[in-house]
Amino acid sequence: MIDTTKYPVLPRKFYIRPVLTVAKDLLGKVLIRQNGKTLFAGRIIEVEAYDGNVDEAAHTFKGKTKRNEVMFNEGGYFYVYFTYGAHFCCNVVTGKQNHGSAVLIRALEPLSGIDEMIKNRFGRKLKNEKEIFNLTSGPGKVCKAFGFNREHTGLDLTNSQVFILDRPKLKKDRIGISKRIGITKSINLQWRFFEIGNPYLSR
DNA sequence: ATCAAGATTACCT
DNA sequence: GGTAATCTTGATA
Repeated sequence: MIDTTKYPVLPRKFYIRPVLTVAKDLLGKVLIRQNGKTLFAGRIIEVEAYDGNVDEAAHTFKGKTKRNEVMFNEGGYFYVYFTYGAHFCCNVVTGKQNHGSAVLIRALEPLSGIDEMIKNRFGRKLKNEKEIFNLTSGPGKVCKAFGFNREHTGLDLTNSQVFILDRPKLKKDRIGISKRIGITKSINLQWRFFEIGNPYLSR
């Protein structure tokens, strides 16, 4: 169980920066959801950047809609959307008001609330020791494990039950860079960032 | 009103 | 490695 008072909560100014900078800097930070007596915590190990100004894959590329309006907030808000008729994905909004950029949280290394995460994901106990690495190794899995859904979109990460704790930046040689996963537009942008070798990565 | 696509996952061979 | 599942959203009429 990690002590949430031990590290500072990331402030607004962390998020109001270019999306690629925030994406890389989020690696190693700790995402928290405090839900009553349950504390969910996970170390961010895989992210992707989306920027509606230049990126056809971003939800905001064609302008504001009811679904994506949170992404046009200033940095530091939580954007959760539903996709494929089954899964929620969660993002951290970045940049200045009206910019339309965000970082998708693709995978976490679970730290606290692990029993609750297992319950949320599988509704049973782990089958074997390896299954722990399937707990939060994908954007839909992260939301299922933490219990994120529509109700959480628009939350202020600087002033709510969902927030991110500061931790030291990863060393540059520990950060992998690749194309983004699961998109069909702007496929050549190398906007996926991850901690090399972490066993909780997606796919 | 209708329709195609989707920032995925689980399960199959 | 391939694909079915499932339903919301945004575009077009």
